[in-house]
Amino acid sequence: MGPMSEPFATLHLEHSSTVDRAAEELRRAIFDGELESGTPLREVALASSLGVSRPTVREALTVLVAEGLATREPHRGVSVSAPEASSVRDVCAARWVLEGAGVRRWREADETHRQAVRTTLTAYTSAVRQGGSYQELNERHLAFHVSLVGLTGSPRLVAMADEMVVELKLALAQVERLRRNAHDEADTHAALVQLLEDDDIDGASAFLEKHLEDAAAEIIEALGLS
Amino acid sequence: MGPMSEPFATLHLEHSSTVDRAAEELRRAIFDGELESGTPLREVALASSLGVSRPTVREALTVLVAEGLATREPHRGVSVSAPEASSVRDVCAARWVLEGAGVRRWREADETHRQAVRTTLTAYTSAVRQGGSYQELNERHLAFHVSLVGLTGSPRLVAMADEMVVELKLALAQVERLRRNAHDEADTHAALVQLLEDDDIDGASAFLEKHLEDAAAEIIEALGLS
DNA sequence: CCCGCATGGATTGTCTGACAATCTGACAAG
DNA sequence: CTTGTCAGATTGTCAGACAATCCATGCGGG
Repeated sequence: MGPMSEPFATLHLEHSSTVDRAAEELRRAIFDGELESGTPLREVALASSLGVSRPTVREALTVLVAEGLATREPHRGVSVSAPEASSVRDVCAARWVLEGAGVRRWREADETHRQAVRTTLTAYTSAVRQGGSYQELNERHLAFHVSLVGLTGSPRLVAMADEMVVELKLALAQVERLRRNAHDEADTHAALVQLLEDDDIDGASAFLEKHLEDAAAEIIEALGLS
Repeated sequence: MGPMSEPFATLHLEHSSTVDRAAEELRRAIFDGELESGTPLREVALASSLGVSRPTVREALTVLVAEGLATREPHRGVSVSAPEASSVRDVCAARWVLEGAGVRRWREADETHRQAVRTTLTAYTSAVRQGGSYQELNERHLAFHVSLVGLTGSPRLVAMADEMVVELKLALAQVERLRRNAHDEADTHAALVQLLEDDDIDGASAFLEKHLEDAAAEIIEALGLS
């Protein structure tokens, strides 16, 4: 196992199965708002639409269900998950735990991870300035939040943050199906990072907590849920 | 929606599909150490063993993969996941974030959740005293830790803690396949709860952090991983 | 008119059988 | 020692089928 043992370590070939592509297409359709929440995902219809067999569709659906994007009820089929007020509140509360943990570790965190936060912030702000699509803006916005979790240095926490972000994207897809504009919160986030750069961890922490609470309330209101 | 609107709220009928039962049986076999980590899970062999068809096995396997209990490599099949040192360390670090968040909220938490912590502790200690099987002891031990996350009041954080506990149970199943005795850590946990009852949140927090670090080191060493 | 019940269509859950694509391992050739 | 080739095993995907279950509609009785 010398230094030359794996000269092609960076190479990586995508092994995309039909199931993966089907699941990806469904994800896209959901996030793009083409599939309203609650829409039943009929297996035969999807099979003929996607040009694949029913077992393949079933597997793709089980993947979506595992991700929380869809819900399966026995003998009643799979349908696009419907965001509830309590879910949104809970997701934001949970995000506060994860992202707060990251923020509190700002000083101890790897420089790599701190840099990642700056990078995602830049990506977000520049996307805002260039007037990206609302999907893109959401994507970058949420990527920034996940990068905060990255400060903990724990891949699993990041994975969990990702899972929860999926639920938020689902909810946001419903919001934007109605009003097709994403919030410009670039300044807010820049302020948060500035607090971190100034080593005001508690300030940043409190700032973040308020930001997440506001976000939850806003989404719930936009969805018209109690 | 009066007070009598749902008189049978506690009733719940198991809608167990064949896939669910197959997945459950596989889970049991893994946690009981019957399936060593790395063991390939051949579809045809499982199908004939379980007395179900191959598609059913495939679906059960996709469920296990989604849970992280097994790993799928394209065209090479599914095999029982192998715990790595870095994974164990990461899981414990992530648990520290989740459980620590719960512990810090001890005062603000719902009395229900505080009570749940006491209950799971009692269940653990009494199981220890009555000399339960090592599977049962682990189960209760980990249930206690999850109940700490419950103090946050966030179902999602609890769900995530559960997911991570699954990984630990997988690792512990490997450990116990060798030495079949679970640690008696009832006293340790009782001490932790006592600190909480005494309102020494910081003490409890530090205590928990150390406990989790020790646990990680111990598991890694028991697994013989670097 | 409203309520309980049967009937039929639609959909899912599961099985059987099949075939192509791909991986593994061994063996021969350079 | 590396490369080419081949057979066997396994997975990925498909087609077709059937029973079980759910839904809605309509019918008869109170």
